[in-house]
Amino acid sequence: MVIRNEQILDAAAEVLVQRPNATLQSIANAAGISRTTIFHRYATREDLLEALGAHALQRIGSVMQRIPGPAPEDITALLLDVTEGLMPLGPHSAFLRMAPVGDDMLDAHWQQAVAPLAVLFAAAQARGQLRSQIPIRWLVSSYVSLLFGAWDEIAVGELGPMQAARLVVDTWLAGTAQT
Amino acid sequence: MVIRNEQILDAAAEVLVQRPNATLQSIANAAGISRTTIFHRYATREDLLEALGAHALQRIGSVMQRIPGPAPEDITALLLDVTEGLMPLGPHSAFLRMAPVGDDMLDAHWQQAVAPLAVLFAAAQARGQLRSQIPIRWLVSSYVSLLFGAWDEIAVGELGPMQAARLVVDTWLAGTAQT
DNA sequence: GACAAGATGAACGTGTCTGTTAACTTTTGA
DNA sequence: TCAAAAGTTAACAGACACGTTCATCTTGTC
Repeated sequence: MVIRNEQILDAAAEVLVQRPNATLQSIANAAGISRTTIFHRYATREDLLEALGAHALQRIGSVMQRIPGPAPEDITALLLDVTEGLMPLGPHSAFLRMAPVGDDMLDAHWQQAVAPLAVLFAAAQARGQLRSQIPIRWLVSSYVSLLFGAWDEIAVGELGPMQAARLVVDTWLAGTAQT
Repeated sequence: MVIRNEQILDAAAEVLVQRPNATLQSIANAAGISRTTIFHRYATREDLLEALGAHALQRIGSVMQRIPGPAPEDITALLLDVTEGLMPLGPHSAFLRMAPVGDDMLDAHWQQAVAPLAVLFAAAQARGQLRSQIPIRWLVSSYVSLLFGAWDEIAVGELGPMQAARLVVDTWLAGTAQT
């Protein structure tokens, strides 16, 4: 049986959401492989975790790449498209929430992954499409926060991916208040 | 030296944000006490974590208690007041983000802590102050997500508590788009 | 000052996880 | 079909954290 790295990483992501300090044994079990096979690919546990973080953020980053360089007139449709693309990544990426706040290793990958988003928001803000008093950092941070929240609701089975994506975009752009 | 339980719990909260599987030794160090003293109060590590979760959510719950039974005309001021009250709890509560998604033990405490919020939102929605298409569960969940995001930004030093509180309430109620 | 409660430090057994090694089996592909 | 590559099982040593015990030292109170 040929074992792909993704098989290991996906299992690790799945298990680590439920227990941040899960055993390599339990990860191997979830992947349906033996524990020693993990060591064939990753010399140490930390190597695995590092690859896991990088992989997850790369998947997120590749969805963000849908954002074109010049900001379009209507960011709602674009943001909805991107958010819908991100929803299926929940099971692979939700574990990122467990990461320590000030982790240097992951911060660089985060920066890179959400860079297109930051560029989009900055451009939209410059155009007057987003309120100018809001720090760009918070624009990104609040969106990501809602993203994690949506992943949770999907994981619990309270929302479908499409509904969740719409709620994220609606909430983030227009808020919850009745206009 | 008389050692209070809060001293241990606060140190644990502080350390566990940075490392979810931090040692009892490191918690003791952060609390400035000896490791064995922890065992005087909490028989096992899990007992400590359980008490920690309950304590943090109790603090959150007590701030939520500021919400009066009958919903006021203007929820903006109330929500801002509550949010400002929650901001200082970041260092004590941010570790809750590390908790597994489906933890039964914590879920009950969460439900209890945010109950007043859910009641407020439901009443506000019934009055037409919040958009009616949004599930109440998402109203609560999105607010809590933004709360965690704000705690992060404060911890990193990018926002002050007051500014963060205003951003949370503004974003949640009115969104980020220019009207 | 004396007593009791509580905190400390050291030491120890225990269990568990990591990472390594080696012999064996299965899969791949030439 | 045969050989190389890759996966599995089993066993092992080392490290580390948990939880316990005990003798000693502080602290608070009468």
